[in-house]
Amino acid sequence: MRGDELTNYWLVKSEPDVYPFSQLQSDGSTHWDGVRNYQARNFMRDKMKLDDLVLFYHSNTKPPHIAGLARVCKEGYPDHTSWDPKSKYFDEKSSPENPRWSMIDIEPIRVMTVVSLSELKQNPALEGMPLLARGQRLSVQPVSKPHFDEICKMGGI
DNA sequence: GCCAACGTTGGC
DNA sequence: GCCAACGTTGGC
Repeated sequence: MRGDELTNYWLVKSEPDVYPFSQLQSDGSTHWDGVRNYQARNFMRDKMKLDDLVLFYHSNTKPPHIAGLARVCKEGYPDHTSWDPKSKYFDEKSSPENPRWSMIDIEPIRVMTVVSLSELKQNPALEGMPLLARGQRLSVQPVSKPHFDEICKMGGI
């Protein structure tokens, strides 16, 4: 991992029933497709850079938790599922000529010791982390370096 | 399964 | 431009 001052840190959410970290490990890398939220899209399209580090969060599971560490292996480009009528992510307002949605590719770095949401909430060093704010649902979000380092420590890496 | 929080849509 | 209605997210 690069981990220098140019690195940005992120968190992405995935439901383990849909796409768990173990699947990313067996796939080797994946398109982070299907994100249909403008704020999340803007992060992927404009901000996420090659080798940025990404915490992989499992949502909608008991307990919700951080499962692994990944990196950006391809920077933002159009999400082709948005103009595929057969895709569940189809958006009639998107087209190859005028793509509305973006995605990145990520690849796994390593699995982490599971860090549950309640453990995150109990750690004072993580105060102010967007993930822990009430009612937030952003599926791609930035993480500060201090928060990122703390979570790596909690996850045994 | 419930429901609070949030984002989007569309009538006006 | 407002805002009610609706659909989705996601913890609990």
